[in-house]
Amino acid sequence: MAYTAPMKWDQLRAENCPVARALSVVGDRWTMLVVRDCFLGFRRFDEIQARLGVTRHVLADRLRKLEAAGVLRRQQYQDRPPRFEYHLTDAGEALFPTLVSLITWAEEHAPPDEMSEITLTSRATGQAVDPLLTDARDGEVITNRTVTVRRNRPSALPD
Amino acid sequence: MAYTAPMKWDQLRAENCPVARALSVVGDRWTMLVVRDCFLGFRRFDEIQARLGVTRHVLADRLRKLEAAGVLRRQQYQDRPPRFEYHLTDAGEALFPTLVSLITWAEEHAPPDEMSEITLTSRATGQAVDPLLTDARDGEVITNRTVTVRRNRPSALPD
DNA sequence: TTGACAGGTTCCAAAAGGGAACTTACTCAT
DNA sequence: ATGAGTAAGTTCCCTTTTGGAACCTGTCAA
Repeated sequence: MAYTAPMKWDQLRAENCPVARALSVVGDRWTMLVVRDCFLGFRRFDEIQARLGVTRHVLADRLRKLEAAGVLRRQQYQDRPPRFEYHLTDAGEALFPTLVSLITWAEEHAPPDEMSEITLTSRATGQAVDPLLTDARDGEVITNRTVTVRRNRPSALPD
Repeated sequence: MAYTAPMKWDQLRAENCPVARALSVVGDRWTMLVVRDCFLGFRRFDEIQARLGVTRHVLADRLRKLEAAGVLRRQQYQDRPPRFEYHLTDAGEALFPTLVSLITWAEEHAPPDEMSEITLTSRATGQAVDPLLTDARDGEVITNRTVTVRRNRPSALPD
């Protein structure tokens, strides 16, 4: 057969598709929730574990992987015994738009029973913000109507 | 103990946090890749299965869940034998900014070995677009420097 | 009647995840 | 000095999910 080799999950990172590469880092069940907590200012193991309800084993694994991916930085805050906090790196902070997109989508299309737990607020004005994805060059709104996702190299598969 | 009950993954949807609710739908290993393929115009079971390399069993499960979540619509394109295509609903198309955010992040922070497989192109101008998250009200750029993620109701946990 | 196509389902083995207890290395109150 | 508390993991065992491959069903074309 002529199609590209099937992707194994742990090989996604080597893929050419940027979506696959991003998901190889943050596409896991718990990972974006860990990142969310870091943006909220929770940085310690026990704190995050208690908030998420994830098992300690899995959390330790996810924190290791996020550190290896350059999203989190492990920072010692105490010497004896050595204790660590997890801080977002620049790459981690760059995930903010992704988090905002998820929040925006959920508020619109996966509504909660009660009031949301999180609000996005402008630091400058104190007002709630209304996130919109635009083209930096001309300010045009980006939707799947205005922008095409184009494959650079056509797949060997039939369309 | 005073902290909120641990989240079980299949109960995330009932959570107040919009991030958790969004991830209960698209936070799975394969789900956003299925959505990506739908944006790329791949709509059929075998086609998506061959492209992703996911097992048929898991793909059938994910398509069912995406349909149940209102992200995809199952559309019959042939009577005998009955055959179906999966189309994005409005809620599914609303995931476009999330997909774009993931692409943008990966291009910057999880670079590929070779050229990316996907490019975002303006339908109007044919040029590549440069996605930027802004506030619809005043056009200000949204980053974690300009916007705060604020918990509406403080957690019972210590800060 | 044999093969191809399309969209699944079924089966088994392997991997990942959940739950709880245990470990290590301190500090502080009794 | 003894015991409880804190913080960050690790270890163990059992259940759930996933991967891989084969099988099933309905139809058409050779």
